[in-house]
Amino acid sequence: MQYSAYTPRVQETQGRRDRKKSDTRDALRIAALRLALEHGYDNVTIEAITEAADVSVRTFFNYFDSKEDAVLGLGYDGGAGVADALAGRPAGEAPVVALRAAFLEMAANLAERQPLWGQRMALVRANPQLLPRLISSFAAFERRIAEGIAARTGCDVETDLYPSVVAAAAAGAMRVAMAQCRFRADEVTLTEFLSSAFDVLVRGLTPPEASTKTGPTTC
Amino acid sequence: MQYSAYTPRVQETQGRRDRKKSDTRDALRIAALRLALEHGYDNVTIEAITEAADVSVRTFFNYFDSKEDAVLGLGYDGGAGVADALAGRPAGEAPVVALRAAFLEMAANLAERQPLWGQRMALVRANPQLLPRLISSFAAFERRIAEGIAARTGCDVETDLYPSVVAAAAAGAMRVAMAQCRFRADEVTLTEFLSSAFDVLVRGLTPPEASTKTGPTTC
DNA sequence: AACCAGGCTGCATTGAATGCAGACTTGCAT
DNA sequence: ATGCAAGTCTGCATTCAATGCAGCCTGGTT
Repeated sequence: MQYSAYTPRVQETQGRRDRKKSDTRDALRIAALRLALEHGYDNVTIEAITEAADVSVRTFFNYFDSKEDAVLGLGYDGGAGVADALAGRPAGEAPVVALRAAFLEMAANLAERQPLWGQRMALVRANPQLLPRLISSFAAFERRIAEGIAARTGCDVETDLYPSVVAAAAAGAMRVAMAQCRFRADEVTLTEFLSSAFDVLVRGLTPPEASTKTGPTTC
Repeated sequence: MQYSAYTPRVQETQGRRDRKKSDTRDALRIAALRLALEHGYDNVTIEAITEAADVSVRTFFNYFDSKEDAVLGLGYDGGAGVADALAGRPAGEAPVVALRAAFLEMAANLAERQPLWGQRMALVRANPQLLPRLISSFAAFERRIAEGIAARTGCDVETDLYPSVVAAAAAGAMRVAMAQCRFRADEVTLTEFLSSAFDVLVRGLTPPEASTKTGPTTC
């Protein structure tokens, strides 16, 4: 057979091996997510996932450390988007303002960067047991943000508390926005919630109205 | 045997059954923590824990949902201390200032309320696999803080983002302080780290020095 | 004393997760 | 093309966490 003259696919940068690996990983992630959404997280065995992806059970564990990692699609960037966006903000901008802009930028690109994001959120809503792992996956995310803040303020991530505290607050704001988003509306409004949540940080955590008065305020 | 005339122990409010239950729970928690510290978390089977506590394996699962819950001592208050302390602060105080005071108060009482706290921190440091579960256990904690803030500002926890965002920021500050504490010193200095972390929040998340200047600052 | 609810236990089962060793595929150099 | 080396996939065996069930026993009640 003389197929050799053709270039069957655009080769990009990877070899066949890496391409297959990537395919297998995607197949497992997608199958895991789909099955978990259809039948419920604990009603799906790893065996079922591997059969859907047409690999052996043992292979599954070559790609993911646990079933949770597979359905949540973990083991990846972990907020590289926000970190890049943060690096792109002007140096003079106040840290929190820069963070706000970076997060909103990320939210805008979310759909294309993470096409499965909506489904994952739905899955977590339906299976709260997944929440711990999801939340803890934000740790790496927070770390990257802290590094970005440190670079921008000249602090040391290891010894100064400032970058880590700001990063934790920002990550918390995002988490809250996502939670609200889960209970209220669809993906489209994440930007709005995110914006509102960051307003609180930008305002310096002061109450919504009449911050100088003494009595409790209505929001 | 005529023990009936005596009152062998101060009875308080519980009957023998509840007392035994409490004892068993404590025995399991303590045994789990001790064994995990001695041999490493994954080198300790639930069977070993139950043998040390002298109950059956099946009984273990009547008290805890998982091995992690046992070693981390979960299934309890979840920040009742901070919530109470927060409720005790004057109403006119700014939310963040009140939170700061409440957290420091809790830290001061930590030793007596949670005598095993230091050991648990050491365990988590030695076994980072426990971190996810520990972090996620803060969720209930955060919720209570959010409710306290909501009550104090007249917001609604469900619909307003403010209480949740502030609670997330505060919980994050505590988490960061604990992490720093883990890597640097012993329990005694948690108060200091906590104080520094909350300074960042009280300051409105502005950088450590020269917040009005434009260039990056040294901390 | 007798009854009953609730806790403890053993047994069996499922399924996640890991180590190991052999077979196969891929990439590369000859 | 051919052979080699590295990396992958796979089956098998094993350990152990976790759950359901059914029976026994203990503590509290009348």
